[in-house]
Amino acid sequence: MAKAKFTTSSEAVTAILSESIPLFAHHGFSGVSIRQVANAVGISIATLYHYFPDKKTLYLKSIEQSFSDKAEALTDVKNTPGTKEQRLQLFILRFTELMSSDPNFRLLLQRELLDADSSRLQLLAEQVFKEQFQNVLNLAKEIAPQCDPHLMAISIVGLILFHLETTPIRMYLPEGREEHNQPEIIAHHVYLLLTKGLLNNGVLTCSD
Amino acid sequence: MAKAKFTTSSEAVTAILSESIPLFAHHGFSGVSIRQVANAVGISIATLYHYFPDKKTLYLKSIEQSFSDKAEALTDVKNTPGTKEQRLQLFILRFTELMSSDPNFRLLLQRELLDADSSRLQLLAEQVFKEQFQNVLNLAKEIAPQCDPHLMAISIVGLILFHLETTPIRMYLPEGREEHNQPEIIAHHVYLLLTKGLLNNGVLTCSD
DNA sequence: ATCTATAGAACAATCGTTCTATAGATAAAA
DNA sequence: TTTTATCTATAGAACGATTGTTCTATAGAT
Repeated sequence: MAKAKFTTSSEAVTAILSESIPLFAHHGFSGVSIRQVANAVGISIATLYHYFPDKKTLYLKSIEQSFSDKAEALTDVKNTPGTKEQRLQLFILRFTELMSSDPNFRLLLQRELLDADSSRLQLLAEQVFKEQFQNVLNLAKEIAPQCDPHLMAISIVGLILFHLETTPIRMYLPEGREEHNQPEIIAHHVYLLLTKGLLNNGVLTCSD
Repeated sequence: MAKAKFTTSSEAVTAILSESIPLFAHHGFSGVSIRQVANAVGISIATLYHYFPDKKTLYLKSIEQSFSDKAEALTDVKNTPGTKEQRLQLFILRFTELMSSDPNFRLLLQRELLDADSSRLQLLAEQVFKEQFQNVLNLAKEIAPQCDPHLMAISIVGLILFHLETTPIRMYLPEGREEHNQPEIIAHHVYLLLTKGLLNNGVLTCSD
């Protein structure tokens, strides 16, 4: 082959996806051109088209790749021994760290929530998020059986995600401090808020 | 003038913005072309350029227009008589209804959080959100003085926004129901969660 | 007569995509 | 083993369409 850049075909695919994922995450589907991706990888447009039939497929494969294996870090939480409070705390910490450690994943997820049509949302929900959401649902049922589990699960996940989503604007908002972006601090805050709420009459404090 | 479409110059600007706002909200900056906007308004590209110097300005003016006057619906909350719990409840309800009633505003806001560079985020924070965020901050300080007010304010806002953000995918997730999208139900859930938390030992219920 | 508001046409640049060619690896045939 | 044919991976060039933008012209108001 002509100046073989990669030793394997799948190696080429991996190299392309590792460049396309951050590009799509930061600029969105229509904000990234095929040429940008090809340039980032260091290959020609034609070579890129040799591995992916079109831009839409490249985007979908990027999402697929970025979303894969994200569940593993969370599945063992439900089998961890301890009280339900401890398991909630562990889940919150794991989820916060997971989302903090892979910004591209979170960005792509939130872009999909904005851009995807209902058929793709259905696909994402049923084939990507279903199992993990069920775990959060079970946790919510166990911890707050008197509440609507679906609303509760969304709240738990949303609390964490919004803190990460607002990270770049936080320092410009009143009383925003650098430490507010640390995963451990966010997780701790979310855990206390969820378990004790706002109005605890001064008996319990959020600085426990 | 040639077949004068609008009686006033500002009327033309208003007509253009009323088409560009939903387009940018749904497809983002790079997902919308000048021609799309012009077609939607029913004018030529040249006419559009007569009122806006370039695409970026049109986008920024769209955001400006969509974000203006959003504060009004919330400012009176802090002057409303009643307990702090009542004021929190009122704020949550007002904010949820505000965000539900104007989907374009919420979509543009969340796109800005994803796309804007730090200088524009600073501008948004200091010139658009500062005052309202301060109100939430004061509410948080009053209700939960032992907590970090900034983290608390972000949590309050984030809880509401994430419920709205996930509306389109909700019905595809386990136990998702249509009623979960009603502003009143979301607001009620958020209020109970914030005030009482998850672990209330069965004494308090989320179905109060 | 000047100015404002409009549109049509065209600009260069970039878009996603395809075509053609070739260097080198692999397999088949001699 | 050598030769020949086929296949894979690559790139350059070009395609028509669309992009943001500008130029030129003109109808009507001031």
